[in-house]
Amino acid sequence: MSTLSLEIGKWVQIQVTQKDPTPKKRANLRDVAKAAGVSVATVSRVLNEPGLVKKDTLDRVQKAITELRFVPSAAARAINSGRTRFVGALVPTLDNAIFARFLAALERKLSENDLSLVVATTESDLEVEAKKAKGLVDIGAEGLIVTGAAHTAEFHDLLDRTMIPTIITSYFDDASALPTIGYDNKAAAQLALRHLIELGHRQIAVVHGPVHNNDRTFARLSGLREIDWEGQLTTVETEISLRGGTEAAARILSYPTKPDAILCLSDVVALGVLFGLQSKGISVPKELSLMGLDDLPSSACSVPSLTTVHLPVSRMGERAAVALERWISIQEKPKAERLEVRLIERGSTIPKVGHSR
Amino acid sequence: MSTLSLEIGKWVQIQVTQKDPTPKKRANLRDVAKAAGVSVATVSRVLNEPGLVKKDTLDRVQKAITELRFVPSAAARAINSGRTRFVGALVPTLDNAIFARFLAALERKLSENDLSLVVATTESDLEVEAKKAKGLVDIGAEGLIVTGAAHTAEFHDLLDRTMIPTIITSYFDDASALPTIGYDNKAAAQLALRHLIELGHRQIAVVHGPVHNNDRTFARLSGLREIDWEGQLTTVETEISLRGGTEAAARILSYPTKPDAILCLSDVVALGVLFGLQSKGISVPKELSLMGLDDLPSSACSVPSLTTVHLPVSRMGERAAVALERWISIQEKPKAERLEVRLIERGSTIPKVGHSR
DNA sequence: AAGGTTGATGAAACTAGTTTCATATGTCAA
DNA sequence: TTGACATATGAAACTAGTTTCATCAACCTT
Repeated sequence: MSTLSLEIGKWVQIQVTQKDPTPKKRANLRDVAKAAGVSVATVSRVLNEPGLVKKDTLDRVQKAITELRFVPSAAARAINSGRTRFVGALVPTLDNAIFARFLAALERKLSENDLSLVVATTESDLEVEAKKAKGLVDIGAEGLIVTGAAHTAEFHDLLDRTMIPTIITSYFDDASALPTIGYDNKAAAQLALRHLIELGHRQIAVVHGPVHNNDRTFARLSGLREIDWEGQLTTVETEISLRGGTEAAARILSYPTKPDAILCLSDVVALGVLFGLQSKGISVPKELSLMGLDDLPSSACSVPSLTTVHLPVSRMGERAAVALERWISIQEKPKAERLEVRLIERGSTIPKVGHSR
Repeated sequence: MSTLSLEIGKWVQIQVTQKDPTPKKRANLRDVAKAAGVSVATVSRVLNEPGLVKKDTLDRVQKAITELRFVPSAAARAINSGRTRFVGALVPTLDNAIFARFLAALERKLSENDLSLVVATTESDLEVEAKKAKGLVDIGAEGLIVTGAAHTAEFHDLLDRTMIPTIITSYFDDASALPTIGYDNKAAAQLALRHLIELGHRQIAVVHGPVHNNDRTFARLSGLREIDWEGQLTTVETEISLRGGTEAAARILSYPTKPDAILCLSDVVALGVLFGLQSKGISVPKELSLMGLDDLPSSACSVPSLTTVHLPVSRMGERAAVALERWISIQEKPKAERLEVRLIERGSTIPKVGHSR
């Protein structure tokens, strides 16, 4: 107890000593120049090209910098260079690991190029997206990364006016005016469905997230509808989350006939469905096959492990970072990039009983 | 195919027409003033206090703004106001949902206060953290949010020099010089262990992430060691990920005697352990009890659902956002905030056979 | 010793805004 | 009709850096 009061006492003291020197405002270049007895140009050189400054002068200036606790103003730098060294990314949510993984890769690669990442979440609301995009531009973002191709008119207007380099991700489209770096959502969904069809499944329930304003989900669903086969699809819309998945599972189990297989258009939902089925005592894949689409790390670990379609989101993050960096620094507008998706066969899908593959 | 070429043709055309107007550089205040036949001061007023400008002049200036596609420079604004309107957050990783959730809440709340969030990941490396913190200051962050209380000397030196408002999260400590907003890691771990002890478990394996440079893990572990009881703890260090959990499970099962319970110091790891046990045919909680610590959304959905200690990371994000905003805007240095943790009893823990609670 | 080159430095212009202060109208009351 | 006040606007100073151009000294060459 005595130690505790001592600690608190110490802390208060720190508070006080910190308050004392605070009033004198931050030193600027002129202050340093004056203190060192040189011109502002020389201080600027010390900061940017120390090689041009005589050793003696350099020392004097650096001493002044240290003493005055000088920290150059980012804004003043930016006003001259026209560079703020950060870009913005707009993603629907951070709660889905797929976006978190994408952002992790994006940030890592941007950071290699000395760019920082401002993250903004849109909650899949295009109005919010437009507002936040405006905010990012207002604070000086040099480029934008957005999710999907559908955006509001104000958003496009903003890009038009500012000509800010902007890359669309999670979506591939050759013909888009804005460069896209992503995968073919339609093909990814078809790859998944074809796998289930090949295994002999004919009654397939498709669990997907909200279609409203979500071009990725829409593309995936329309991909499924385009496939010509002798089976039947039932679609179930739910929230993209584990809970959404367990709810969808419950709904599917309430149908008069149990499907042969369930195809979830995201892995989180598939995991949720798996849990939902397990809690009702339904065995996957014995009683029905289950597939996801995303390929999260958890999908490889679940029991059974989840068959899915791998979306290369980490690579997408890296490619987007590189492309945006080049666009910003050397005005090279990127070409659209299609990243290949691939089927990952794991334990949650097996041939339908009686079906020889 | 003909449609495709048409589309490509169209895209090329867009490219060309975009290149044409590009050369003329971005218009600035002076350009707008000249075009509207007013002074720069008037244009500035139109931007910031339109009420002071005569309707007629206002219209003329706004027309010029539109025609010249004028977008004010964020840097020039910042140089005058001294405000960049963004803060930086340093987290170990985005790959663990616990940080993603924290950041999501943080971003949401900051955004309500017109602050943007720059995210930087440190990979739990304090050197990287210091370097990225420097980067955040360099680009003009007005405040910082960091994870944990352990940092390098350079990091502290940076804070000292710049006096940048900085809040420590995921960690509570009254006596820290920097304000902390977080939970008591020691108490959280103890809460978990006491629950297992109460259920009668006496051989407990503790699975935790790397201790090196991680004060949260360290605090949790030392909390466990401080408890005086008549049982035995075995600790297993692993990577904080699902895979890390499955590996730890395998390791634990290779021991000569199976523990009564496994306590994982993060939920991701607990989920991994659960999968690892399931794949070896071990039934949780029948054969052994399993506990996590974090409380992720997935923990409520797994089968069995995971008993855990809830860490209020979303609230932590909100509180940190509010506190940092106040510190920045009205120089009110926040007080340390302890957020309560609580035990969430779910399906993965049951009393040891023969133990009456 | 004169001329050329290099190195180190400073004055001033420049980036793109905001803000202060002064001035020119216009309105109203005395 | 004149002074008082409000409104609208502009000139210039100001924010905090970078950059250009000029200057001067020192060294090297012939």
